Amino acid sequence: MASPIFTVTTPLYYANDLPHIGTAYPTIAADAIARFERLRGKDVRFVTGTDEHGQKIQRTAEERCKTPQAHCDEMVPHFKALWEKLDIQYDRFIRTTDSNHGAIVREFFQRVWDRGDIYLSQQKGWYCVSCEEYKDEKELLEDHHCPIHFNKKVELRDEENYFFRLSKYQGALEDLYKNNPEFIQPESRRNEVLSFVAGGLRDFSISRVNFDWGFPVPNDPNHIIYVWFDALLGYITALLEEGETPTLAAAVAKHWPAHTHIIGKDILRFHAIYWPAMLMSAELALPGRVFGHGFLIRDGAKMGKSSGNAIDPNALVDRYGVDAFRYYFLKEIKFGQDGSFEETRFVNILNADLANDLGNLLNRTLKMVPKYFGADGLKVDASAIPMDNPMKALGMTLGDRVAKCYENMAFSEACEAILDLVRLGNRYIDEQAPWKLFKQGDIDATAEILYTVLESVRLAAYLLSPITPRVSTAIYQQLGYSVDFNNSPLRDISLAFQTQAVWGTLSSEQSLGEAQPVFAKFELPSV
RNA sequence: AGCAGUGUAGCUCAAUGGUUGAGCAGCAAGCUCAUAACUUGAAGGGUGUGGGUUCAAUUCCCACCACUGCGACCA
Repeated sequence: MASPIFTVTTPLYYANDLPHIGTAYPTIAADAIARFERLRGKDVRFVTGTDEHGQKIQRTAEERCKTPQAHCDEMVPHFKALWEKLDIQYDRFIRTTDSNHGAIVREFFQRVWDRGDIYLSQQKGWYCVSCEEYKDEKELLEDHHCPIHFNKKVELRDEENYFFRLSKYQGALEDLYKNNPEFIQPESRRNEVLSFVAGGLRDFSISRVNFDWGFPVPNDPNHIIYVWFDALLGYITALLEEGETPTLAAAVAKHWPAHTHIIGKDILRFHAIYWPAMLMSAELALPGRVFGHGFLIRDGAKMGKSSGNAIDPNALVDRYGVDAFRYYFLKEIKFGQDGSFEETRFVNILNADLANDLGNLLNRTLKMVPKYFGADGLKVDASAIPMDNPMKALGMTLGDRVAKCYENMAFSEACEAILDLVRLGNRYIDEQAPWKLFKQGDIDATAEILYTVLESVRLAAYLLSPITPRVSTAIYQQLGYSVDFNNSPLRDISLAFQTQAVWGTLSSEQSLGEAQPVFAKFELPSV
């Protein structure tokens, strides 16, 4: 029987520049949800990649005295290297310059054309090449500088463009939003789109002239297809199998529509308005939801090159490790809201949650086992532990609750729910004081307490594994498993959610490993 | 034009028409199985400002201020 499909995408990052923390953030979120759905046995396509066309890239390449293709070829390895460094397990890396993408774009364009949704008209206005968008004059800064790229001047354009009849889909889009309230998330983003659409949609231009880095419009090669029109289709091209003839029918046959598009709030309009309208025009299925995440803020400003306050993700990972990086951004920032990075906070949170609470709970408990029970290990029947055991009671419902959190992209709440169990573990072990019971000769009670805590740590590690695969692996290995959350076959039955997300799975038959700290504490940064 | 959101403990956030809660940080005590860890306790907030409704508002209403987002002013 075929597994249910789950397709999730990150934005296709613009290959104008090197990847940075703002590209890493949605990518780890996508990776976490992809890993989670794989654990549940879904047939996952996790799509990421690069958007490589457009005048901006052409100019950047010219400045660097390179061809656009050579420029992009240089950028792409940096993305792939960062993803590898961050343990990102993507299934597809689409480049919009991939050889099969052109065929998909042309076929799509033709379909929309045949639908009568494309026409030629005049476009006049101020164009920001960095945004690849027309701007209204009054939103510009002094001397015609773009408000977003304040070091760049906009350019006056007066040219023929092909237009897409977006206005025709106003009603259909409004129905879409009304009938699928979850289509745009979070709620605040949805409201923005609703009010924007309510203001009336205008057709938008989908071609440009006077440069050539992109796909020519079929039958009018003086025009280049607008970079956004091209890039969005990358989500579909990405689903083609290796060597498969590039047709829309083939691409969407199995893994389309995407369940979730993860995007930055800055590209919401393209994904929540233009994209579904384009798909409607081409009579293709619509994605399930568009989730707009927030920006990372530092010192009150959006992190970015232009503000000079960006954090280099490579340096952060080198210093603190992958899991710390992933955990901080997914746990400390509610997905969908803006979030800040402060190194002191980063260190405090990681030390408190992963080293002190989780890691130390495993360590303190596991060390008692050989000390009290020697090589025999614990002989405990989990099902015999009473339901009113507080850890068991909480653990029994945790898997389902955490699953809901992941489904809702509520990574922070997922972590909190898991930590509740961990914190209860520390309280429980203090209250029960197995070290005293052992000295009093109450061996059975001691074993039961230790098992209860170890099993809870296992469950926590399992549920955390989409976020902290390395720490979870270390915990599992100390508990006697041979799994590696980074290398297991994607649907290794031994890791299946149905068994592993349930409290009481740890077998007393398996021999436990030696206790070693699974997460070393960090030093606070010197001020 | 405007529309929307936010404003609660040092920090990040939660909650409710009726003595504000959590995590982190800081303070004190306890414990010893543990990664100087954990547990407990105290401390810390008249919930942006000013009005109003109500027996009672942080929670509802109005105005204002600050910040954020979307949008408009332009052509």
